[in-house]
Amino acid sequence: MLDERKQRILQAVIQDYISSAEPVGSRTLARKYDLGVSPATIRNEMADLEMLGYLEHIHTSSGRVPSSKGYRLYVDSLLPVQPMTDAEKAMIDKWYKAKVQQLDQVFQETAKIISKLTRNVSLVLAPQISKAAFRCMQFLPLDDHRVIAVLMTDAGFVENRIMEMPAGSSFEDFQRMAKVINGYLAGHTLGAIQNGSLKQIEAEIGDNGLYESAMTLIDKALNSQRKERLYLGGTTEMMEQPEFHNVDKVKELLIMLEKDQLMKDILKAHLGDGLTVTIGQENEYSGIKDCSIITATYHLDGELLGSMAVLGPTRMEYGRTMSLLNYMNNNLTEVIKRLHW
Amino acid sequence: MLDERKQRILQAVIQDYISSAEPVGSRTLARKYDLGVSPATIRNEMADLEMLGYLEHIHTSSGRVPSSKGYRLYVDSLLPVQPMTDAEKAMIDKWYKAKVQQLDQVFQETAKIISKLTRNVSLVLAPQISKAAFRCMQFLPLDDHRVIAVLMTDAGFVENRIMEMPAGSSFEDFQRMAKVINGYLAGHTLGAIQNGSLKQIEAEIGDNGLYESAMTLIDKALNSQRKERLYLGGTTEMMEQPEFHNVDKVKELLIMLEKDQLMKDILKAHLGDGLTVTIGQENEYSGIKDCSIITATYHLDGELLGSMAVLGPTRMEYGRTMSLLNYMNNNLTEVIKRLHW
DNA sequence: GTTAGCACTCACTGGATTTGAGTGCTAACA
DNA sequence: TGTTAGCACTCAAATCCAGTGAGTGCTAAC
Repeated sequence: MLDERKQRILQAVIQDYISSAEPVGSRTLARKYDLGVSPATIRNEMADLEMLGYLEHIHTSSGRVPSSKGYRLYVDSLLPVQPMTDAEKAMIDKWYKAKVQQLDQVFQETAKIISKLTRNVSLVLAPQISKAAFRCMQFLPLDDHRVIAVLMTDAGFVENRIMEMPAGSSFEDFQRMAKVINGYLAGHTLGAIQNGSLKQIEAEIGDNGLYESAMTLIDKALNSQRKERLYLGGTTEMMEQPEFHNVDKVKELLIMLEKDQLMKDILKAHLGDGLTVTIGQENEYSGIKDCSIITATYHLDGELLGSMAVLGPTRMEYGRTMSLLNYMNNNLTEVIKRLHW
Repeated sequence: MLDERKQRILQAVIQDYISSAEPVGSRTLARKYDLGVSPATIRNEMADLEMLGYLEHIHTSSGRVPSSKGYRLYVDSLLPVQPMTDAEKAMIDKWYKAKVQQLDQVFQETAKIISKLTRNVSLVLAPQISKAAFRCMQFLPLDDHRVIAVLMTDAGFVENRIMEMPAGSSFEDFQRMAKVINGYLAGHTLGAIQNGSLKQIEAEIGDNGLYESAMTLIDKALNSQRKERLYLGGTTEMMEQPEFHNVDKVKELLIMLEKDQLMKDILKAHLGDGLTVTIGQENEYSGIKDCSIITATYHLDGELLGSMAVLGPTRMEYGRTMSLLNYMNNNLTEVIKRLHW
């Protein structure tokens, strides 16, 4: 374990680097922080910290920069608390009130707020609907050969889909089928539906091509329902970070962010773990070995809902960002409740 | 009017600049293009072209660059035809077949194809639904105090919206109302609905708070339907252009592209004009005074549908891009027909 | 009217030099 | 024994200084 003084020096180095983005040297440190020792001593300590792997040297001379390991220690035990200011909280509140009327706006605006306050990329993974309960399904006639299937959940999600009518079937067949399906499935979670009770429906509907195509449809609908949606924010804000002052890097990152499934996987990797921080080389994906990701999972009535994250350079304001995500977490739950319960 | 030789020289300058992105001088021109005169003569001609405002000089010495006026003349009368290759056409066809199943995917994928082939930003403005015909509207019960309204058009669009039931009303009231509404409105365009026949419905429904809230709903639904959607592509591709090799410029443009309404206005400015080209300073918006925009309007059965555009540096392959937009235009109509008629 | 020739401009390149922030090491000090 | 002052050293970045080359404009000859 590092002694008191080394910890304070490491902390100072990291804080200075986070705010200045410049490698930090012993003299600056002695001048700006009240460490009570001379630059020479700080130099010795920094040399030790480098030996131990907490700091790095780009080249001899010219200051030190924290390593992933350094940031890790900082985040785990040296992090000063940086609660949100009342002004920030008020601003967030106002934002939600002004911009959010419908459920899907909550997530988009949450992403925007986060990126606005952190000047980094933000990601919000919207609920996996499969946990919500099925309310009912209805069919509506569209024309001679097509119907519209409408699926509802008690969380207030509604999804529709156009469906071809199999030859020889009539709209009445669909209505009959809706009754059967609703009878069996109402109130069940989509997850449960996928796994059981379909057999019984098959038995009851029996005959013709109707069952086949209805099941294909439900299957498709459930699968599309179950896919979480990812909302993205801050792609322009991130360009203010000196780390992204070159176009190739920006391009690389934007291409990665466009890969919806990849980003979802990254977020889902930490689902349910509360507030997690993944620093630099700890990241699995090679494109972001010099970035950090902070994720937070949000819940509702004890039910897992989704997660949000901030992605930025390792030189990130961890304390502030973590407080923010924490606050947004609780806030999001509130806002959703206000909208739909 | 410019004489033959001046035209050929201007054409050569522009073509060379478009492919090299470097200011072009008389010697290079004489070497690369078969103009039949010496560099000195070309120099004299270029000096004339500069006097006339077709070329520009960054500073004495170091070649010339086309001005907006130069590009304008080029586009209007010097443009060599550059038809699409069969390989490109095949690629587009394959792409659509592989990626497009539902209507909204058409527009997104169209934008992607365009930006992939031009390495520039592409915009696709999706249909204004108000031109489509209303098919029917249905209500479905959600819970004690809410219903779901589902609105269908014959173009295959379905939209739904959750609606609070006014106190004292029952679901049967809604069903009755649906009958009335469908009776009056089926087959009419949304535009027509907005303007007429609402009075009659009011008269027929008469009483309680139901009419008020139903109309608010329809109004809202129609308005949300009538908003065109804008699909964007190529934000990463554009970064390959040397003009966007600095982050501040990229940021500025991305911020502009995020302003949905602004971009729609830009596209709508040329709606119905066929293929239009707006070059550099001809642009109204200050952020893109060094960009050009090519727009194309697509139709269906003589009915105006929407438009698409390419936004890139003034140094853009006008000929190729115009052929592409033209082709995509026809193609889009085909693909939509295949999907929904 | 066209072209060769020439002086001139100016961005860009690459080597040399200076500057400054930083280090490591050593010796002196408390 | 831990701390500090001092000093030599390093290295990136800035500055300077030709030299180069692509380009121009002008003039005189063809």
